[in-house]
Amino acid sequence: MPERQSSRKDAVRNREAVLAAADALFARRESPEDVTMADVAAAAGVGKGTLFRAFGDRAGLLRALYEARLEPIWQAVETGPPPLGPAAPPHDRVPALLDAVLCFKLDNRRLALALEEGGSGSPYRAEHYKRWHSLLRAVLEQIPGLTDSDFTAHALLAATRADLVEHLAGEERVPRKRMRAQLANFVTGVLTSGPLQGLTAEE
Amino acid sequence: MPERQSSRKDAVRNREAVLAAADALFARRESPEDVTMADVAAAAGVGKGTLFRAFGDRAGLLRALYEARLEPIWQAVETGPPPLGPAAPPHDRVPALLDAVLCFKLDNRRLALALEEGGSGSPYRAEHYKRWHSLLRAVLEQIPGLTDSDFTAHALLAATRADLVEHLAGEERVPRKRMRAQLANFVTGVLTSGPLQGLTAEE
DNA sequence: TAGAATCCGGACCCTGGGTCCGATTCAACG
DNA sequence: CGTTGAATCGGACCCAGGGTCCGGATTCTA
Repeated sequence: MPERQSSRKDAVRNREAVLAAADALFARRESPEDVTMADVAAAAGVGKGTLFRAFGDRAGLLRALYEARLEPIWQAVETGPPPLGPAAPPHDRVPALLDAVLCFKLDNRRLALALEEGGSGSPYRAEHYKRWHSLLRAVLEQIPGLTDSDFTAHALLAATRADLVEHLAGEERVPRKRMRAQLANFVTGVLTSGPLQGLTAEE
Repeated sequence: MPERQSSRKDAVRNREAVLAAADALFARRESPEDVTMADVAAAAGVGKGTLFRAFGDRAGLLRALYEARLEPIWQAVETGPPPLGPAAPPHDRVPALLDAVLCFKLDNRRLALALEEGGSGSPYRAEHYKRWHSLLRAVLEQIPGLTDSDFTAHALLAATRADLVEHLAGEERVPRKRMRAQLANFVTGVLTSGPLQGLTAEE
C-alpha cells in the first residue's frame, strides 16, 4: 500500500534521493546489515518518517532497489534476442537464464544478500523469486525426458543463492569466469542427464 | 569460548534444562524467530545471564541444539553401514547423504531454519556446513567424469537448504515421500550426466 | 565449616526497525 | 499573488529483543 506514486514533486524527489543514497550505501558498506534505515535516511538528507512512508519498511526499500536493477534483465528475458529471449531453444535458454541470475547477483552482491537473508521472511515468498521460478519451470517443461520440473527449477535456482555466491566470490575468491563456467557445467549436466540424452547422443 | 564444560552440577543441570526447553519451544512455536532468548530462559526456569553464559549467544544455543540432533547421523555417516557409511560406492552414497540431510531438515525444520537464516552470518561459515561439504566433495571426487566437485557439492547441498525445504513442505504441501524422490531424482541426474555415463551405459 | 571460586538471575543497556504528530511545503483556486 | 486545505516532512519517541552486569546465593576445597 505505500507503493503509490505521489503527485507532489518533493515526494518524488525524496524518493529518488533515498533510492540513490541506499544504492550508494549498499555498494560502499561491507555487510548489508550494517546499513541501517537511519543511515539511509541521513545519507539521503531525509527524515525516517519520509523513508518509511515512501517504502513501507526495510524490505520494501530493498525490493524497490532490487526490482529497479532487475528491470533491464527482465526486458532481455521477455522480449530480447536468444539465448535469453523466448525464441531460444530450451536447452540453450535454461543455462542462459541461470547465468543471467548469477551475473546479476555477482553485480549486486550486497543488495541481493540483504534481500534474501534479511529477516523479511523466506526468499521463496518474494515476487521476483516466483517469477524466475515459474519461468524456469515452464522452460524446463519443454525439455523432453525431464521430470519434476518444479523441483528442478527450485534446485537450480538454489545454486545461485546470494549467500552462496557471496561465499564463493568473497570467501573462496573464485573468479567470476570460473564460477560462471562451473554453474553452466552443472546446469547442462542436469539437463543432459538420464537415459534419453545418452541414447540420442549415441545415435 | 563459553563452550567449556563446568564442573558444578547446577551449571550442567541448567544447561540441560535450557537445551530441553529450547527444543520444546522450537518444536511448538510457529516461526523460529518468535522464540526469544527470554522465552527460552523463562521456559527453562533460568535467568538470561545463565543462558548467555552457557551458550555465548543465540547462535551458540542453536548450534548446540543442532549438533546434538546431528550427532547420530554423523555416527551413521562416518562409521555406519552402506549406503550412508564409508563403505558404500560413491554412486549410492551421494544420494544417500543428501537424502539424510533432507530428512534431517524435514525433521528439524524450525531449528534448521533458525540456524541457517538467523542473522548469525552466512550459513556457509558454519562448521557443520563445512563438514558436509567437504565430505560430499570428497565422495564426488571419486566419481569418474565429474568435474568441479567443489562447486557441485555446494550446488547439491543448496537443494536441501532449510528455507527451501520449509517452503516446499509448508507452503506447497509437498509430501515427504515425494520430496525425497524428487531430490533423489535430481541427484542421480547430476551424477549420471555427461558423455561418460552415456557411453558406459551403452556398453 | 570457612573461604574462595563459580554461578545465578533479573534489572539494565543499546541498537535498530517502526510510529506519531506538530510544523512545513505544495498545488489549486480565487 | 495570497489563502487554504491537504499531503508531506522529519526527528523525537516507542518497543522488542539480544546481550551485559554485579550483588547475592551456591558449590567445591581444605
